[in-house]
Amino acid sequence: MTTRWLTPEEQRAWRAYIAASLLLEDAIDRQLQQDAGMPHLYYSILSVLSESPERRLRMTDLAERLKITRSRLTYAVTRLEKDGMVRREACRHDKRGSIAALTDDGFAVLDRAAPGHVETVRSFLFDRLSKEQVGQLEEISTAIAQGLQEDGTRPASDDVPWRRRSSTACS
Amino acid sequence: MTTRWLTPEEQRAWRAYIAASLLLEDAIDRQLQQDAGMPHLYYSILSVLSESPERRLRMTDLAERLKITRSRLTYAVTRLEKDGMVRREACRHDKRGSIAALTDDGFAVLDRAAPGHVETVRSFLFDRLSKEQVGQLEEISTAIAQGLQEDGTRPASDDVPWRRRSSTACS
DNA sequence: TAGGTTTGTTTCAAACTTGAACCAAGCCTT
DNA sequence: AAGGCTTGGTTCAAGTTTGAAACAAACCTA
Repeated sequence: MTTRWLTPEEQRAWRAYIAASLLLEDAIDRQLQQDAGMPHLYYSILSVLSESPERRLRMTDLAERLKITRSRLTYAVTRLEKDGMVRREACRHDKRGSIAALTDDGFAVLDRAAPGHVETVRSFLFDRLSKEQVGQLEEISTAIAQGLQEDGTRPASDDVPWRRRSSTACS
Repeated sequence: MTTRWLTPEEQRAWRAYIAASLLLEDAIDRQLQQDAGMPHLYYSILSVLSESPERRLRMTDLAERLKITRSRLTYAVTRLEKDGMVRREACRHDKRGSIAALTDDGFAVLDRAAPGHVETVRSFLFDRLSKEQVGQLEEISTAIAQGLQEDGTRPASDDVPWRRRSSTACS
């Protein structure tokens, strides 16, 4: 079967997307490294934990939410634990399980860093987009993410499904 | 000044975007690692070189095109050179300069890998989007990238204009 | 209920990235 | 034409990511 090459429009979109995502992640990483001493992913871990029931989550659930591998998460949490932002706890119901819990220190750091982070996201992303574009971005992103999660996904965990709670920090 | 927190719409868009970009880069990296033995960035280096005059480009120009640091590029090119995909050449006009040139082997690898790569991009991205959405994605991405490049607040420095003069691949 | 499979997590080595420090060559200015 | 700044590129150490392998606990199923 012959390759369906990208059309010029697709090629432009693809290149623009690659450039934008690289630059944006870079800018955000730099800002957070500067102001919170950690890269974006690590901040996101704190953020997700802060919004979870009792500010704690099982490793697998956390990895699933963040769309990263368990291995990567293990490394990150180990660092965050060393820094006192997170504490590991045993899981009563399942002795294999490990739970990551946000410490008060971790929460404080998150709290302090959140405004700067939001400001960065805003100034580099949302300030550049119209209201319609924000909607479009969500739809596009959702479509892509959905497609990518359809088949190879990990088994769904039994407890703690998606639950929204109010919080100041965005991941 | 009080923080301008993200609206619910913005928060949804931001989270969807983060998830999508992580998953997409991941999928593409995995496919290319599998089929071409290199991550996406490395493939992109070959790709950019292949489209450049005489299939060669100065390191700085290459880094600029790819939106990555010189340091990162140096490492990548060193690996690619070790693998015989790229050759470093001296620059006549500027003895500081170093030129990365795509080898025939490198071109061959690119050629073999391209169809699979395009198919992956297509199936995970463009097959999920309408024609309008492709256009929207380009506009959104361009807006973001532009903002990030024009903004002087980025590379650790003070005065260097982000836009660099490009030197034609000399020689 | 023993044995095999699956699931949750960590470990390990190799690969990659980061940012600052460095070096050499070009570009002033005087 | 010397001193001093800037630019192009690499190097180095520390940090991060990857993927496969290792482990242990839970879950079958005969």
